[in-house]
Amino acid sequence: MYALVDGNNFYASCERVFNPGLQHKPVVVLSNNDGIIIARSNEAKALGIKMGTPAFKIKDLVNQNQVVAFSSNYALYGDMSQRMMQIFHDFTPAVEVYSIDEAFLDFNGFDLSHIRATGVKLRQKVRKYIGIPVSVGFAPTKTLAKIANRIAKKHMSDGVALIDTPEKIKKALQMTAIEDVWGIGRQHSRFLQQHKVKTAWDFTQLSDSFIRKKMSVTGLRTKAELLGTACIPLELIPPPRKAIRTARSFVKSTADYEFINEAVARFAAACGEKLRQQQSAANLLTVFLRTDKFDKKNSYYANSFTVQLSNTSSGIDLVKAAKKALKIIYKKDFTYKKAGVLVSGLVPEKNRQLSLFDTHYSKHRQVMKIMDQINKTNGYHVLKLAAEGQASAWHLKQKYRSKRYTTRWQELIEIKV
DNA sequence: TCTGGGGTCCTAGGACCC
DNA sequence: TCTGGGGTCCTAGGACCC
Repeated sequence: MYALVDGNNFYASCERVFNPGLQHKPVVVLSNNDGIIIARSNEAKALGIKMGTPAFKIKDLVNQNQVVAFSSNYALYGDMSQRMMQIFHDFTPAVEVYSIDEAFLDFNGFDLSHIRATGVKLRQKVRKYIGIPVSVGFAPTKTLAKIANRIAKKHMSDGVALIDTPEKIKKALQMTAIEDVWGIGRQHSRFLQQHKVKTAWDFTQLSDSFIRKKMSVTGLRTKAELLGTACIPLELIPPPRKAIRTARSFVKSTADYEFINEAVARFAAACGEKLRQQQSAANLLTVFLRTDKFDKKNSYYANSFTVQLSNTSSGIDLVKAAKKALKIIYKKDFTYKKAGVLVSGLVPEKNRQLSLFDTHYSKHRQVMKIMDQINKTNGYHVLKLAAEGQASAWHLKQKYRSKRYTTRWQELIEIKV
């Protein structure tokens, strides 16, 4: 028996924890650069505000209905997430943190006769300790737990749903639209609907060979999971990433080479930090660059270039490689809206293949270690490579960001009495 | 004026090996 | 005229997830 627990409207709920006056009011959270809607409270959903809508398109709606908008505050959401996950560990040791706002919990081997009550208790505890409302869905497979969670959110007043018999499975599948099944995205649900598959139940009635042919083994796995055969195991220890990417849109398109060069250096350095955090080294580094894809007046240009590295997590090596790659793809007749750096071909740092002529690496390693340490204890990026420039020049637009209440002493919540 | 960011897995086809 | 059989590795593209 698995449970899927997730925070309802997570980012919006995080904002409400520190701003209780926002209960029952429409709240939305915006993406980087305050571009699009990435989270909505129920009240905002009721107003018809859709996920992914550009913020400027719903300006009137926001003003008319006193919708409160926040820039995204990942420092806050990340920390709130960790606290929430800790509570989950009070209920079972087997917790897979699946995303910032949800986790799969494994209750195999538990006495299941009171499992529903456990769900209610978990929900109450998270509400009390963290302040976030969560929904809990129990079922024998992860895919069904996702469905149970959805039902809990939509139909259960206590936020908990349990699917534990073949009859309940059938009923749950019949009330779930095909496009709401975990693992079936836009393309496949459009295709399936053309074949008269409307619900998750309809999907389970298709033949294995048809599914295999049209949706490969992943589709087959989804069918088995929906019928109660667990195929997707719990991952208790997150496997190391196989690729790491840092990319940003610029607030304004620009042709300024120095500006882009510094931004790309910053992205490369950020990739290095993430690499060292998971103790990996990279063998490839890709820089990509593109103009504004929404700009119909000017011609579109997008390009990328990949540089070979030799097992490095040194920010110095990465920045050097990134600058080299940028030089190759930059064309001066365009203005650029977005750039990024991707490192791949990752290997565990301890398996690093040494090179005979490799004299600099151990020095770099020590420098990076010290940099990381200083940045950790003294605040993000007090120390950086000169190539990264003054960073502030290309800073994100974050007009409505709340304080980082839980991770900065200077930004603690203030209570006036 | 204004449109995010970061990942994974599977398959087919090409290049290569014996 | 007639041209085997079995395998691996890599990459690009498409689908999916949050």
